[in-house]
Amino acid sequence: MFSQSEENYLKAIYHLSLISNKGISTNSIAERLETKASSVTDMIKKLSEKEVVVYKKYKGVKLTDLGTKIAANIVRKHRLWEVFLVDKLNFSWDEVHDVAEQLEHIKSEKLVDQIDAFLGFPTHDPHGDPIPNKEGDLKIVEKSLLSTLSKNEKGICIGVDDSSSEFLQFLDKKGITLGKQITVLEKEEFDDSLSIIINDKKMSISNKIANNLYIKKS
Amino acid sequence: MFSQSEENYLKAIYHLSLISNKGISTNSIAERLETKASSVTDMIKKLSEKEVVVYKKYKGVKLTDLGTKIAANIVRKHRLWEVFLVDKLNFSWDEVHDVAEQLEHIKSEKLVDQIDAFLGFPTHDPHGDPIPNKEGDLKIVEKSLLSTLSKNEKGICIGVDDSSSEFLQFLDKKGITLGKQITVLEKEEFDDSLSIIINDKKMSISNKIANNLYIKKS
DNA sequence: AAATATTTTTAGGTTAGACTAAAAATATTA
DNA sequence: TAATATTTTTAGTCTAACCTAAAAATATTT
Repeated sequence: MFSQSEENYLKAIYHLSLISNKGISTNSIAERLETKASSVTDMIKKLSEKEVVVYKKYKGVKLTDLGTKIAANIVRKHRLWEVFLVDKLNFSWDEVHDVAEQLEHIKSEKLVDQIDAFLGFPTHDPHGDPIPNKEGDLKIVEKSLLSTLSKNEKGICIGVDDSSSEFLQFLDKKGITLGKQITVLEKEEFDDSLSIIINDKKMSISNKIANNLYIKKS
Repeated sequence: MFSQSEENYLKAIYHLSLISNKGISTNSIAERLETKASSVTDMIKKLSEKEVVVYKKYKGVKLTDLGTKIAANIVRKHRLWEVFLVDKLNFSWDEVHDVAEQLEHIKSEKLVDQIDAFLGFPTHDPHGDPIPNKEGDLKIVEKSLLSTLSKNEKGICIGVDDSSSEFLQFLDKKGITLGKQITVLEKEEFDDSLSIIINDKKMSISNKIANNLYIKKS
């Protein structure tokens, strides 16, 4: 059995592994968890004892197969709870993260299975992130940052990179939600801002925004 | 903010207070929480600092108004989650306790309010226990242990004292569920067992069972 | 390659929440 | 009421999870 703290470390390493697939550095884990590198070293040793990570001093950590499965299951629970909050309890997509952060640590396999069924076996959470299945697998969808699209390319908005409530509320205000079609009209060389069409309306999008919106090209 | 551990102590004192309304003894708290009296003394001092209990050495503790409100809110959450598990997720009444024990510590007022609404503002949990309202009040229903009924008295089964899964599964097996009418046909002096009618069937009930079933006389 | 900078680990300390064993207070019984 | 029993508190440890500061390893510059 793993403590909440151990679970949070596993989850952090899991997320970092999706980007780099090299040994995950102590510092990157510390940064993600808003803690100190020395604390990370302590915890990594413990996780290594429990055989959920492989650890070589100064070389970073990798999740074992067991560790990956456990981490994916926590992510699964997090995302299922997010769907529950939005679909059943009228939460908006910018309100769910902190609560899901707590709910993901509830230990009951039956609970997860039943929530999954209750929600109709959703495949994605409210931010467009895929929900791992019981085995911990998730299907990767081809996605591109809006900022990488060229003039006249179009696609469907399928996710966000930054899921802070500030960003999500901003998107709400602009009418940008998952599933909407976006067409790039123009790219400004000067500030990398974009002119796009969404909801049949033309609007200007800063590079910062375009760098945090995932598009499925079409 | 209170830790899970602090919340568990408050809840234990709350439950014990419903029976005795005197100062709650260190030992009774220790027994309920399956911990040692010395640990209880430590925690009581901390809770006393936080002004949720009043503590006099060797004289036991009492909840303050604030403490009572906080404790009632935890009980409220516990019971709402139990209803959720049974009504929405197909848990049976003997499976809900351990999960609710975890869920009751989730911190989100919106979550509780929404669950409450989602369930249609239930007044009782699956074991017949009343759900405190947001202010922490609960309406007490006149109830009697089945063992206190006399020959020929009848009533509706409205709750259980022991909610262990063993007992609840036993009741299921016997067809005894909340809302059923029970009529006492006979009381055996010898072993205090009862002969009753439930579901139009006659059956014999040991004193141990009758001592754990609440009836609303009718 | 040597010097410097950065990252990581170690060593030692803190706090919450538990524990054991012994001392102190209270309660019970003779 | 004195003796005994029980309950409660105190004193001192332990572990998980964090911390700071310094040492050691690795990476980057010059």
